[in-house]
Amino acid sequence: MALEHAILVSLLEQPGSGYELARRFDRSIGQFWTATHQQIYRVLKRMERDGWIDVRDVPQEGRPDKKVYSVAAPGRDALSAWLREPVEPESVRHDLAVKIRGSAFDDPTGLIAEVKRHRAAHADRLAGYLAGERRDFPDPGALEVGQELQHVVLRGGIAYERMTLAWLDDVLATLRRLADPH
Amino acid sequence: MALEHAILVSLLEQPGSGYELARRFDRSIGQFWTATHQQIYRVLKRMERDGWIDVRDVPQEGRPDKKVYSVAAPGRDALSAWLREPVEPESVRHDLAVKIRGSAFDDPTGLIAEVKRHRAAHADRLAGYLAGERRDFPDPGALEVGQELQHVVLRGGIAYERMTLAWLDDVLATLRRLADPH
DNA sequence: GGCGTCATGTAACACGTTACATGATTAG
DNA sequence: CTAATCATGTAACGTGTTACATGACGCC
Repeated sequence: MALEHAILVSLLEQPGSGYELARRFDRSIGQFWTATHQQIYRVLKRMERDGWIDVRDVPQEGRPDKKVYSVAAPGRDALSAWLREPVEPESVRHDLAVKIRGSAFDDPTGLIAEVKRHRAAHADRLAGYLAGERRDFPDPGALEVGQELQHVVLRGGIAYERMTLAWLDDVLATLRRLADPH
Repeated sequence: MALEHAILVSLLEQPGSGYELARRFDRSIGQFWTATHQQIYRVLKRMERDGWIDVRDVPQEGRPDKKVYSVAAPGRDALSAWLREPVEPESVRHDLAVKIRGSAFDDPTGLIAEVKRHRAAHADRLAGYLAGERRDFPDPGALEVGQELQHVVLRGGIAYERMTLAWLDDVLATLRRLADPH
C-alpha cells in the first residue's frame, strides 16, 4: 500500500519518468523499498488516472521519448494524509534464517557457501552506501531539511548492513563449530 | 515461495495444527517470517495435496478437534532441494523510512510521535527475544545442533532490534534538531 | 452478556513476480 | 554481431491482506 507513497516522495524530490523511477528503486530508494518497472508503470497509470500526478511528454533525440511525471496537489494531499496515519512496524522476511533453522534437518555445513555469498552481497551494499554518503553528505551540519532526512535514512541502511555483516560472521562461526567441534 | 519451507521447518521442529502454526508465526518464527492463519491453511491444503505432509485428526474434549500435520518424505526432500538452491539476499520494506524522507515535504516534527511508537514496539520485541534467550538457551555450549541454529537466528533478531533502537534514537535526535536548531 | 481462546475455513481483492514484447542507439 | 542502455508496456500467475463465517468453552 506504500509503493504509491514511495513514488510520491521520489517525484517530490525530483520529477522523472517511470524508467528513471525504476532505477532509483534499484539504488537509493531500494535501500528501504523495492519495485520493478512493471509495478511502477502500473501504479503510475493509476496515480495519473486519480489525478495524483501530472505527465509531460518529453521528446528526445537519439533515444526514445519519455513521460516525465510530477506530483499534483491531490498527490501531495494524499501523502500528507498518509504521513499522519500510523503504520505498523515492519515485519521481516529472511529466507536465510529459514534455511539456517532448516539445515538442522539436513547438512548445516552445506550452508557455508550460501552464507558467504550473502556476506559478500551485504559488504557490497555497505560499500555502496558509504560511497554515497561520502559523495552526498561530505559536510555534516549546514544541510537542508530534506538532506538531513535523506542522510538519517542512509545512516539506517549503513547500520543495517554493518549489523548484518557481524551477524553473518556469527552464523559462519556457528556453522564451522558444528562442522568441527574440538 | 518460502512460506511452505518455513512451515516444513516448523513442522520438523514440532508437528502441529494450522492454528498452532499460526501462533508460532506470531512468535519465534515471526522473527524472520510472518503469515496469517488464512495463508497457512491455504498452503497446508496444497502441501497435503502434494503429499509433502501427513494429517492426523485429533479429537479433543472441551475444545474443537484439530488436524495435526507432520512432514512426509517428499516434504523433507523438497526442503533439502530448496536448501541447496541459492536465494537472493532479502530486500527490505520500511514504511517508516518512506515517511521520514516524505516528511521533508510536510511537517517533520509531526513524525516524532510515530517514531516513538515504533521505538516502543521494537523495545518490546527486544525484551521478548531476550526473555526467550534466557528461557531457551541459559547454558551456552553443550547444545544440540538444532538448538545452536535456533540460537544463532535468535541472536540475529536481537542484533536487529538493538540496531533498530539505536537508529530510531538517531532519527529522533535528527527530527528534534530540525524542530529547534540552536 | 460480552470477550478471549481454540479451531477451521471461504471469498474478494491488492500487490508482487516472471515472462513476453517492441524498438532505437551506442559501445565493444 | 552482441550486449547494454534507454524507454514503454501487456499478460499470467502467485502471494499476501482483509473481510466474513461458524461454533463451543471458560472467565469476569
